[in-house]
Amino acid sequence: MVYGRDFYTQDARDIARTLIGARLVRVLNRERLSGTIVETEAYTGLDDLASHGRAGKTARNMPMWETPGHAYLYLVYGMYWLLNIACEPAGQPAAVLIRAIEPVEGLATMQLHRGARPERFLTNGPGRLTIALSINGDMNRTDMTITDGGLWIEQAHTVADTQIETGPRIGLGKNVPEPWLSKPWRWWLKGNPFVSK
DNA sequence: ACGGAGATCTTCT
DNA sequence: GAAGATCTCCGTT
Repeated sequence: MVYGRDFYTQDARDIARTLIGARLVRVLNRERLSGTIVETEAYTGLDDLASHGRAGKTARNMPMWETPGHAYLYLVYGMYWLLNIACEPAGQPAAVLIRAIEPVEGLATMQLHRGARPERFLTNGPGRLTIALSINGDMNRTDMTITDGGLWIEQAHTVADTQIETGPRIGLGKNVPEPWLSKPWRWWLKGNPFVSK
């Protein structure tokens, strides 16, 4: 089942939790490239100082404000595209960042995109998985509630709370005073080797 | 195993 | 003009 509009209209933190164990699917040249989502991060509203949405509407963050369920692709350090999905009702700048997946389908193609690397290093980070799945700025605003855009998330299997760990966000710090620093913003599958460091 | 620096360029101040 | 939701490579331990 492809996750639809109602799912993405929920709170970003609930979605980040639920997406652990779900299947991210990318169709490229009629081939399915997919993986189990093993790490996510939530970015909420105007009060979230670490979120791009904090500064109000800008040309870049516009997808965060629009209809939930659309992809928000963002370039970091001039080199890496990060995949987010807009969440919560339209008008609120929220999103969930997909930080890592465990490859399931299309391993050989992912290896081509990432170079000859051990499987373990193909998709274990937000900038790496987009390279492996050939996702970039061209896919910004793709509607992920339908399959036409070649990018969506499928319900796979339910993961129990006991298998999930949470923690603070990664790669951020100085913009984030308490209590944001200590709240859980990141979810990952306990013990999974593809979780980023 | 760990740490530091460079890559590379868009965005917002 | 500086920083950034990252990754890789090269150095030293």
